[in-house]
Amino acid sequence: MSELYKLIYKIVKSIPVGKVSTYGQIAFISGNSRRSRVVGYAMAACKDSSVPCHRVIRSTGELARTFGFMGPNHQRDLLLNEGVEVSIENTVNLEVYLWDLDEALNNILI
DNA sequence: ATATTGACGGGCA
DNA sequence: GTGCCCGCCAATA
Repeated sequence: MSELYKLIYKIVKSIPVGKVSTYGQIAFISGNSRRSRVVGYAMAACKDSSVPCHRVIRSTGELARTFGFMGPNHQRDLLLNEGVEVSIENTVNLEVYLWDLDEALNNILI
């Protein structure tokens, strides 16, 4: 497991309940905007159940393409359960629910 | 042991 | 404004 993965998990764990983040945003926070793909890899590999990978969505606001074999609905349910509105199209309003970047950076750098 | 593939998105031509 | 390119890890066959 690379340091990058650990960092990614650390960042994802810092996402507050009721908020969501995106692959691109996490990539940016981790130091390289073009790393969103690796963020996806890290989520796919997510062995650690304490990592709230369901709070990580696409930059377009859509939920992840596939969420393991449990299906995309699982991610939808988890988000709804945390108070995040998810439309019938499985999209989240980022204007409202996106994790603030400043707050995120502040949290991580402590 | 090696090759393939899989939760993506920013930056540059 | 559009489209291609690049990043770069782990699980699985």
